[in-house]
Amino acid sequence: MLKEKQRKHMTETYQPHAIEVKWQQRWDETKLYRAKVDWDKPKHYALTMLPYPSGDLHIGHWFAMTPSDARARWMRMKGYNVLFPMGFDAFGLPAEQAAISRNIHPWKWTYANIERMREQLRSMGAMFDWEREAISCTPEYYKWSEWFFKRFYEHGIAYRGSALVNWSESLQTVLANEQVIDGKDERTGQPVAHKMMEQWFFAITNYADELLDFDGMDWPESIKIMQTNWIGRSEGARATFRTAASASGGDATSNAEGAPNDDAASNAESAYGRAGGSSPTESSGHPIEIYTTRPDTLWGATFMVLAPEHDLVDVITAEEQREAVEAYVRQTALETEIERMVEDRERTGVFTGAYAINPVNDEAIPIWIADYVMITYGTGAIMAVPAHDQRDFEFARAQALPIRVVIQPEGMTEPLRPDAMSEAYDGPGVMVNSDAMDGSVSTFAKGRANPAINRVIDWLEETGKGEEAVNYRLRDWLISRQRYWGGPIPMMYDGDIIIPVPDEDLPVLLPEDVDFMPTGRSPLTYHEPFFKVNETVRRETDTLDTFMCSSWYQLRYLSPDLDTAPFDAEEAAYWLPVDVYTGGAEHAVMHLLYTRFFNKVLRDIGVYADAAEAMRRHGRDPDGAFDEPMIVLRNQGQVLGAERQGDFVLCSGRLIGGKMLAERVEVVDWNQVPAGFAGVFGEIAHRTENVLHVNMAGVTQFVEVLPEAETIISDIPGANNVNQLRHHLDIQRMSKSKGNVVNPDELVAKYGADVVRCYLMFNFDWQKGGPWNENNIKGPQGWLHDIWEIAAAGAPTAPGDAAAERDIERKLHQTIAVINRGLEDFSFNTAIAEQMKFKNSFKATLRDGAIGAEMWRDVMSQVIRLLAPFAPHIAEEIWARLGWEYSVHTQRWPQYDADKAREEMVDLVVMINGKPRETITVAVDIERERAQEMALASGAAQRSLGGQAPKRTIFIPGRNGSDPKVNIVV
RNA sequence: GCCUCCGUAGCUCAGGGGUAGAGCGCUCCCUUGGUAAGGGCGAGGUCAUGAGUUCAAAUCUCAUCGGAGGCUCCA
Repeated sequence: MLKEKQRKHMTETYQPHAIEVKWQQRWDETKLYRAKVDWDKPKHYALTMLPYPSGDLHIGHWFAMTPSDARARWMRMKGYNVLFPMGFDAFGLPAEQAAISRNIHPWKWTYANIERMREQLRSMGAMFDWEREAISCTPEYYKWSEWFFKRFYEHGIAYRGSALVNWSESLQTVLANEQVIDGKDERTGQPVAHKMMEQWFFAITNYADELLDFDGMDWPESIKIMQTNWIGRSEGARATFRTAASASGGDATSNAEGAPNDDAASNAESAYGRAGGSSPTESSGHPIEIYTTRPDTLWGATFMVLAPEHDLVDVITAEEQREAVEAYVRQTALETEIERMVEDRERTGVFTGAYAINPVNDEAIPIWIADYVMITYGTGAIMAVPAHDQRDFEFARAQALPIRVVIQPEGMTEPLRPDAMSEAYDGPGVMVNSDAMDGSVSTFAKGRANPAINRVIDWLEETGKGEEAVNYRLRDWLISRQRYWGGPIPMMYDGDIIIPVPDEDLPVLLPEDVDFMPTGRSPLTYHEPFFKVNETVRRETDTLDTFMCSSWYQLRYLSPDLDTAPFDAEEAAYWLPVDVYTGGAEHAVMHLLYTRFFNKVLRDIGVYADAAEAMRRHGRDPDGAFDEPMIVLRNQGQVLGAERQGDFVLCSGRLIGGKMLAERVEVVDWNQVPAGFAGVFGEIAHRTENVLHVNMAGVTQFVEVLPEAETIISDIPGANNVNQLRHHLDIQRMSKSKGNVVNPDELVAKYGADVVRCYLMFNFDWQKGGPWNENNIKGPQGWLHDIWEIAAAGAPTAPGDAAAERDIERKLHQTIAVINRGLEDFSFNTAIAEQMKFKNSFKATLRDGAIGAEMWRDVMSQVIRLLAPFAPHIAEEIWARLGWEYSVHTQRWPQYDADKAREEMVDLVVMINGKPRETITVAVDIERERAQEMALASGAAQRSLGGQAPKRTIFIPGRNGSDPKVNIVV
């Protein structure tokens, strides 16, 4: 009976599906992955970006999550108490679009998707603790998003303000700057327009400086650089120009036509004359503040430019210029961001008829408006220094405005002449034409580090003409959206008065009984029971940007069911901060910047106070623990679609005007072209409907397949048609429209989850990604198969060979070292490759009959534990079959032993003039004298020396695995 | 235009001053009682190009070429 069973066990092949489902259930039942606070154990919070419930799990989710899971499992086996939660970022536009186009309520659509994706996520065999699941669209969750909003409002972080915002016509909502890429909406790729609107903002700019500090954060350099660039800190000065009393007043040159075009005079004492001692009175001049990073060029300002949207445009424009100015303003308003950003476009602008007094030299200069000055950056007004700024230079040339050199280039003996310049000079030099500042040395350095800038800033401050200033490219985070499917903003209005919804009334619930009409407006705006609080009070109908929900989800996982606070302080004290965060780099300046900001606000408004107190009670120092939400960040790359060869076709028909009208198309092998074939043949490079673009020896031939044509594809049985012809597909992103998506469910059905996991980890550099190639799945499949076979064969009965066993032990420990390093560095591919290598050695040694039973069991016990994080199901199954205690996933990770990994004998390499010539087997710890002696005595050395003494002998001791060498220079 | 990363076998990738590596693929052979398979042998690389440093460069430096990503009237 027992014998029978034993035999069955021996011959059973690896059948992934049965064991995977079995163990997933067992893990659930035994709550194997439940993570609980345990102050006696070190904690590890591993977090992977939560998915949007779009309907189906994509292979990209597997690629992002399963390696993260392997690493979390490894940490757990190393003795950490690991939290690895999962949830859904469930508010957002696709649900609302589905509601409109398919008449299904967003709740239903979203929940159905979540149900489905939970099952798919389960099939990964990941160690998610599902009891900690958080879903951002539930009232239990968004109650706290609203609560945070109120706290932000109370602390002046959330405010309602009027600003030029990004309006997406296609989405019918405003968007944050971070969600606009190249002037287009990040989601749909549709152009975005600028609109002046009153909206809710978060004052992320208050934190600009702190967000630039990445101290103590182990984040990819590229992300830190992207965030730094996005914040865009620059140093310089602010100065206030005042409008001249009138264009004709003072000594200013009167020129109603616009600006003078006397280029030759531009380097003269003054282009327009000076206002002289009679500077404009306070009442006569409107202050126009400018920001510049080059205060050392203030004396070179020959005109000013305001953004067309600037408040003062209307005020200062002279009557005779009003028509032209207004026309220009209107035209600019119609332009989208994209049109305005096109490079090399003509520099357009209009003179306002007004002049401004340059505070440094009291000179009157004309004020223009032009679209190259952005209202959203700096003060929306610039002093134009055409000699030293390329944009101003181009504008000056286009509008025939004067140019004055105020930095004499370094190393140039002759004075730089404006009329000889073909571009602005922005290099180092000496200040000239700048009154008392002449002679100051300007370098490439920015801010105060530049001596000239430093001196000018001091002077500006002493004379009260300006001051040192720091400017940021970062704008405040626009948080309101004119959409339905988002968290309600807990605010009400009584006329102009803003009334926060009382805490006890939170959450403001999203009404369900709304009509989804394709009007582009949020259903909330015509849902009276929602927005009408009473006769005078109206509720806010805008909703929260979904990025707000995902800015704090790592906190909700701590206690997803808690209804008295956003998170439990005891849990937070133990688990926070997130130790390792993984996800896509596409969130560099969106989610990853927002969540850092959000966390800092929470810290500053005291949301972490209780958690800090709990930390102290447990003897952990809370200092700095809440400065950053995620300590280590790693981004996975992207799995791309596979390259595909197009079908090779023989087409016959008649040629008309360089195009073939084909009556017959046959798919063949490239080498099966009949001799003397007269038609078109080659690979299908592209196909649109029934027109084939055939690559015939490098030349594209067009073939129109006639409706009645015969199509023969021998691989596809039955009658074929033109739609079955496959065209060439380059490596590119996976997308439904390209038909190159890979469905993980199908892969799991075909190979099993463990094989898919291992394939994803093995075949790509995780942080880089790459093209899909299902052929390569055979590698990991064969590996797991072999492990299974080795286990199924059972322990050998013959006694082992001591030397061979020692060799295997050494290799095993060398392997452990590589796996540890691979997991530590997110180099999952190397960790698996090393295990494959070890398996090969072990298998070969087993075949030689050199492994004894005891050794076999010892090696297997370690091999299976090493395998467990990568292929959790098969590891669990083999572990159980070998009779060991449940579960392999709670076992201790094999301990690396450097002594066991050490080689005893190594090859001493004898090199002659740097070229290896011979090897001698020696002890690892061979000393210099002995090694050199042996090398000089070697045949190779004797031959090349020919009795002469060597010029030089260099000994290189072997270290970490490399062989010792002796280089003999002859 | 600027910034970051990267060019190693047919493919996907390790390595990294000291003998050029892995998996897949490929050739040939064996097995056909693990069979939508197994085993064995093997071929295949000027480490993108050029210069420099060194006893020694795939590795370090510089330049060039090529690729990927990001930023871009940022005053």
